Amino acid sequence: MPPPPAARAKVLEAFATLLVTQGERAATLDAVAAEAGVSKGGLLYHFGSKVALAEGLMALLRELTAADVETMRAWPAGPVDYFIRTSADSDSAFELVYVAVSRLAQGSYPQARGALDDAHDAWTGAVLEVVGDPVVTRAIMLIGDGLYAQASEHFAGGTSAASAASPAGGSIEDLLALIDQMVALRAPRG
Amino acid sequence: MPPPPAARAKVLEAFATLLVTQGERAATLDAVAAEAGVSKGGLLYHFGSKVALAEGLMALLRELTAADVETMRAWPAGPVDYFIRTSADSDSAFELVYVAVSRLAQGSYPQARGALDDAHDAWTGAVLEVVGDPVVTRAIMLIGDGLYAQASEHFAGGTSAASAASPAGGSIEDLLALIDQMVALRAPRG
DNA sequence: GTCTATAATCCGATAGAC
DNA sequence: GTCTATCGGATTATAGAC
Repeated sequence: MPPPPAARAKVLEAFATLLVTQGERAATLDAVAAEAGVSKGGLLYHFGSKVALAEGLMALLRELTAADVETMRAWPAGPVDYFIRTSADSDSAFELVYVAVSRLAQGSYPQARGALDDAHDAWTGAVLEVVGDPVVTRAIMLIGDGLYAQASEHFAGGTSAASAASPAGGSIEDLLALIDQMVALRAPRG
Repeated sequence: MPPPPAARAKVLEAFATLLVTQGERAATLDAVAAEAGVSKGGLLYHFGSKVALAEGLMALLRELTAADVETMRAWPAGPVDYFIRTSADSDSAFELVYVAVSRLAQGSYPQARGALDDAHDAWTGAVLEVVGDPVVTRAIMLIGDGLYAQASEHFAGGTSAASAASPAGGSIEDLLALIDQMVALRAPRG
């Protein structure tokens, strides 16, 4: 296939950025066009309607998820290490798109839930394979979800004033060490 | 003080309901008035502007938080049990308002973040007191945040089709048992 | 206190020039 | 492919009757 026009990608990134930093309400076609550096007419050439724009972002998430799950399964330190680290990382393109689509799901695009659930199920499967215990797996997934929620909050607000590191103490390394202990607790022959 | 007009409370509840089930975009003054069973003019008598309406909801969260933290500290089975159970419960009035304000924070009302952080800090303090270890405390808070995120998803969508219980297995009781083990791990003299 | 207009602005989408 | 101009409908807010 021919190289997709760069404008399309720029528009999707602008849409995701606005959704995450300023919310659904602020992500208007005018604002997205301005953020992407094109006119509203130019935007509407690539995405014929706002619904099409939202669907384009969901499709992008599905693409990125496939790549993310591959990386997760091949990660040297294991899928749990990968999942927890990336959940806490608010700088990656994947995180931006994932949180943006979750904003769509909270709003007027219930179909977005499907793309999010598929990603979540794939992660859960990979974690369950190495952890064994389903309750420990659920705890790990919930911790990751919590980190995602925190990361998305720090995204928002625009000023990104590095808000107070973590209310209760501990680095990501500390958290990973605790999770290792938790895993050992339920799967003693690890 | 004289009993506050019932209409005020109905309007705030309608606003919170729409924010949580349909998102920021759908929570227009028209829609809120219809949901509350009043006219737009009637709504604007109690809350002179949309910003005032949002501030009213934040103030309500602060009131409810104070009561919630008291209940949490007096909870027979302890603050951790209370926090995890209520995080998973999507039926309480408090949960509705908490999630609604988090939608405001993600949108055009960064001040909402303050009310949310205050609630979170109060919970964290109560958990840290009984758990001792800051890393375990953080893990517990993150699990609760994850449960909140899940509960808020089930709120949305309108149809509330009871979506698949939990991808990775385990009831709330299982989760609480695991957390107890985790606490014992780091505070052997508990 | 609550309502019915109505004004002013904003948003999504179309038409058509270049 | 990208732009400007513009229409119709939605959204916030005001004015004033009851």
